Amino acid sequence: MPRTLSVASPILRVALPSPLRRLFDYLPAASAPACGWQPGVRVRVPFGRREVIGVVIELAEKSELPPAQLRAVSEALDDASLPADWLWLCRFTARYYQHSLGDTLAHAMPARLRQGHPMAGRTQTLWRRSPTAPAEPDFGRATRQAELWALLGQHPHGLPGRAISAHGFSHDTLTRLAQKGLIEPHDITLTAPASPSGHLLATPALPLNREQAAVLSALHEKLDGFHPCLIEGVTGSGKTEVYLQLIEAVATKGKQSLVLVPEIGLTPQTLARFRRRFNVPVLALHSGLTDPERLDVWEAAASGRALIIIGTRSAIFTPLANPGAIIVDEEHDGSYKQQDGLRYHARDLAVARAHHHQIPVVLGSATPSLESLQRGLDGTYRHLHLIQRASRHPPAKLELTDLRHQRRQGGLLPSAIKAIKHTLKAGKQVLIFINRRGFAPTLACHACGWMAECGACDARMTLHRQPPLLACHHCDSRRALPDACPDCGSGDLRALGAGTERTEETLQGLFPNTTVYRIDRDSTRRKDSFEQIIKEIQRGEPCLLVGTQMLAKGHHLPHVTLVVVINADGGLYAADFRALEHSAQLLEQVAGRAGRAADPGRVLVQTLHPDDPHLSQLAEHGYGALARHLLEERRIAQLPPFSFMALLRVESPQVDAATTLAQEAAHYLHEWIHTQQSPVRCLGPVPAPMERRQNRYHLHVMLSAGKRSQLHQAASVLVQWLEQSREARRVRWSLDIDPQSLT
DNA sequence: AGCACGCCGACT
DNA sequence: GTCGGCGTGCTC
Repeated sequence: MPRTLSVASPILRVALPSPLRRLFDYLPAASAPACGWQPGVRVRVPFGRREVIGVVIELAEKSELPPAQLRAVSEALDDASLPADWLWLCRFTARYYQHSLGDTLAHAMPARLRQGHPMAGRTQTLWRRSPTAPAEPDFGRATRQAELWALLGQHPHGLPGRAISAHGFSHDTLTRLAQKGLIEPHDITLTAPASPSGHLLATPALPLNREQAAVLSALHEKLDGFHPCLIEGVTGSGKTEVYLQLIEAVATKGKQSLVLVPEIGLTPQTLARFRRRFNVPVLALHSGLTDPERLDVWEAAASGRALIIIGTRSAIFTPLANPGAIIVDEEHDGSYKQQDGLRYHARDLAVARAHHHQIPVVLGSATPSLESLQRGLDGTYRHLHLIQRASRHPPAKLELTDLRHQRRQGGLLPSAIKAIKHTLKAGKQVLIFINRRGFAPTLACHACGWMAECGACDARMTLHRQPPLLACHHCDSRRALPDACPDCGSGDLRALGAGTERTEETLQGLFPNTTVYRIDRDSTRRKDSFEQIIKEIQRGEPCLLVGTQMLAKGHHLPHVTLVVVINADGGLYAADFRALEHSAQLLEQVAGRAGRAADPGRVLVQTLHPDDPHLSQLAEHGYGALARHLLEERRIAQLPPFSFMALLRVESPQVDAATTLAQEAAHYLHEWIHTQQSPVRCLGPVPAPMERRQNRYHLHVMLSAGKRSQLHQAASVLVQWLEQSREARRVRWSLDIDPQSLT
C-alpha cells in the first residue's frame, strides 16, 4: 500500500464573533495561507445563512461532529497569523472574564480587520496635479477649483481626499478638476514611519528633584523581568516626567512602551508634551481616529516600528512586537473598567500582560485604588512615593464646613461666598465643584409634595433650564415643564436643590462683573469646546468655574487658589462598599486643583456630616491615611481586596422573568456549592439599586470567595448553566468579574 | 448576536 | 387574501 499523506486534513477550530462561548469546527479551504494553517489565522467562514470573519484558535485531528456537518472555510484572509502576544491576551481576557472568545477577539481587533479588510500593504489615494496639465489653466469663474489647484501646487506629492475636505473643498470641486484631466489620483503604499534617526529626544528631559530621581533610578534597576510597581504620588509631584524618562530608557533599548491614560486624560496638551519630547512618533489611540488610522497604529505597534503608544482603556489590546514597559496613569480611574459587554479592567489586564511579557508595569496615582494600594503595602508591588509638590506648597487641607441649619444660595454657604469674593478680589480663580448637572435635582409641588418622576426608571427627573425641560439622567426620556402640578393642579412648583446650572446662575447674580464658566457634559457637548474653555481659563483672568467631575481630573489650573465643594456627602453612607473610596478619591483630586502654582490654596468642603470620622480623617490626614484605614475595614469585613467578587446581573422588561431566572441561578449555585463543599458564598438575588431602569427590571446575584481560583470555578459553572438554560435565553444577563460598581 | 421559521391580527 | 408582530431554535 502506498504511503499517503496520512495526516488527514486537519480540523480548524475557529472563534466566531458571537456570544456563544465555544469554537466551531471547519474544514480547511482549498488554498492554505502562506504560513500554513495555524492558530491566529483570520478566516472568512460560512455560518448559518451568512458569512462571518473568525480566527483559527486550534488545529484538531478530528471533530466531535459527524464529518457531514462540517463546512469548509471560505478563505484565509492573511498570509500570517495575528500577533501571538495579542492572541494570548485575548484568550486570557476571555477566560478571566468568562466571555466568548470570538466576541473578545472581535472587540480587541481594529474594525477594519473585524470587517475582513486585508492586514498589510495598506494603500492610500492621493490627489495631485496631472503631469499633462497646463502650468496655468484658465478656471474662469470656477474660483474654488482655482483655489484647490493652488493648494495642490503646494503639495507636489499629493493630498488624501480627507485632507482636501478638511481644507473646506467639496467632493464636487475635486471631481470637476479630475474630469477636466487637471488632477489625478495615485495610490501609494503606506510605509513605516521613519525609524529613529540620530537622537531619541527632540527636547531635553527636565531636571528631576531628588525624589523623582530616586523613583526613576529604582525603575531603571528593574527594566528586565516582571516588576509591578505602584507610584503613589501627590498631585503635582511630577509623575509624568518620571514616565517620560522611563519611556526614554525603554526606547533607548529599542523596546516599546504602552501608556494607558483615563478617558479624560488624553488631552491635546498631554499628547503634545509626549510628542515634543521624542524624536520618534508617539502613536495615540483616541476616539477621533478613523478606522484606517486605527489599523495603521495597530500595524505599527505589531511590527515594532512604533516605540511609544498612548491610549485609553481599549489601547491595552494593542499588539506589541517588542514590549518594554506598560504604564497605567491614574490607575484608580473608573474609566479603565468597561461597564458593558466585555467587562474588562484595563489596569488589571496591563498587569497580567506585563507578567506574560516579563516586563515592568508602572501604576501611578495620587489616590491609588485600594486594590493596588494593598498590593503596594503587602509587597506584591514595589511601592514608590512622590510626596514633594513642584509648587513647594503642601497640598491644601480640606476645611469642612457645616451645612446644617444654614441658609444657602445656589448651594453655597455665606462663608463660601465670602471666600469666593475674597479670592476674586485677589485676582485669582475659584473652582466650585458640584456633582450634579442640570438646574436642580428635581421639581416639586409645594402644595401637595408631588415630585417629577421618570416614567421608565425609579428616579426623579432633573430640572434643566438650558433648554427648559425635565430630563431623566438614567434613560433618554425628557418632558416639557408642567405649568401646574399634575396631581393637585397647584401652580406652586419649585426647583429642589442645586445643580451646575443653578449654581452658575446664582454666582452670576452675585458677581455680575466676573465671568462664570460652567463645565459639565451639557455645556461641553461640542467636541473642542472643553479644550477652548480650559485654554481661556489658563490665561489667568479672575473667574469662577462651576463644574462636575470633568473639572476635577487632571487639568492644570494654575490660577485656581480656592476650591469649594458644594456637597461632600454623596459617598458617605451609600450602600455600595466602594462608594467611600471613590468619593474620597474624587475629593482629593478636586482638592488637588487648588494652589498648583505659586500660591497656596484653600479647599472648602460643605457637608451635612462634619463629624463623620472618614471625612474628618480625609480632611486631617489626606487620602493616603484614609485609604489605609479603609483597607483595615475591608480586611475585617472580608471585602475586596481581601476577597474576590463576581456579580450576576439579570434584566428584563418583565419582573417575574428576571426574578425567576435570578432565583434559579442562585438556587443552582447553592446546590453546587453544597455538593462541591465549595467555600464560595452566594448572595441574593436582590433587586439592583434603582431596580427599574428604562422600563427594565434589574436583579443581582453576588458571588464572593477568599481565593480567586474558587470564585473562578463557581463563575465558570454558573455561566455554563446559564448558557444552556432556556429561561436564560429570554432575559438579558451578564456576569461581571471584579465589579467596580454595584449599580 | 443574527437570521430564519412559524403561527396569529389589521390592512390594500 | 397578504404584511408583519416577536416567540423559538440554530449556527461547525
